[in-house]
Amino acid sequence: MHGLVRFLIRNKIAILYGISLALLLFLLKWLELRFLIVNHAIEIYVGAIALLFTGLGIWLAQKLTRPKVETVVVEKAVYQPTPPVFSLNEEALDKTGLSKRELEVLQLIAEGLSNQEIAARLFVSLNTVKTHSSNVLEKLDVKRRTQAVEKARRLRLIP
Amino acid sequence: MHGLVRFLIRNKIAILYGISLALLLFLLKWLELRFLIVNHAIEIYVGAIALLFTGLGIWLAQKLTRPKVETVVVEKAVYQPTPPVFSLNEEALDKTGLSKRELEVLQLIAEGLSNQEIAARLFVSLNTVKTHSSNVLEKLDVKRRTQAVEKARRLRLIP
DNA sequence: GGCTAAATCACCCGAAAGAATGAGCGCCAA
DNA sequence: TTGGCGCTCATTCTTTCGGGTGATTTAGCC
Repeated sequence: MHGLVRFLIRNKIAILYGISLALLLFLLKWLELRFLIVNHAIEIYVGAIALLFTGLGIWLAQKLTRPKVETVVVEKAVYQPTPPVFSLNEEALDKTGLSKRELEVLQLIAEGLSNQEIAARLFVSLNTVKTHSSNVLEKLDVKRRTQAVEKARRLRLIP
Repeated sequence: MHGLVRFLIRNKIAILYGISLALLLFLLKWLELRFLIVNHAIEIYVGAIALLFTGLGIWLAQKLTRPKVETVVVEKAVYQPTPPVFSLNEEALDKTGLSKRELEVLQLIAEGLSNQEIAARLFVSLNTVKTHSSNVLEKLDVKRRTQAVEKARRLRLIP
């Protein structure tokens, strides 16, 4: 793909915002000519713009910022036959050649998350998760994620 | 403490914002009279206001959004000095209402088999397996087979 | 005999997963 | 500084899953 197109895609939110802003300014200018600017109505005009763009800013912030997360830990007793002292099998991990990120994805897969959910959790795109999960499947030499989980558990790569 | 004071404290951010906005508007009005509004400069003026209040909105959003409370259920192992061999949790099995066949399918799912492979293994049609697996997902109250496996393991329905 | 639950199978449709390929970017060691 | 590796993202296409609905058969039970 050409650099320009990629650039456009990468910055689509910013570009859309810019376009929206331009359109809004145009609209406001037009409205000003038609209705608003009767004598001494500029305060209303400015106030409206202020409110509008404050809202826009809030929306923008919502879109662009990562969600603040405050974790509340609730302990829940669950009875389990074996004390789950999990120790990662480094040897097996080496043998598979899984990278850190791939192991991370594998763990989330084992928790039953969908690719989409994993993407959200790791703040990456769905495509990236799919690439990682594909690599995991290949490196574990399996065909499905459920198999990957089963095998990883046997190899003690995950609890 | 008096109601009014409490109200003021509760809403201090909103009030501060209101005051700031009023001050800014006043300032802008004053600037307008002094410098900015020479002929045809209103576009610049409006643009500046737009940018300013967009920033203000972003800042406001940062301040006002309450962090998403994410409840993390930490499962504290209540240890049970029973053998490491698997014993099916009949009680949990009853509670889920899984039939014998459904449990069978669940076990094969946990082994990482596809529906097609399960069908071959059980000598039934693919559609039948899909029905069973659908029932399993519903009865375990999950959305994906990986989740079903994870939950079933926790409930000790499968090894 | 009628009722019920389980098991079987079918068809449709949308969502998710996976395979294959290409590519840009940052880092690090040779 | 170059080459490899890890991470990221995209596009296209195929397969698999999963939801919804309905139908038939069988076995057990009152």
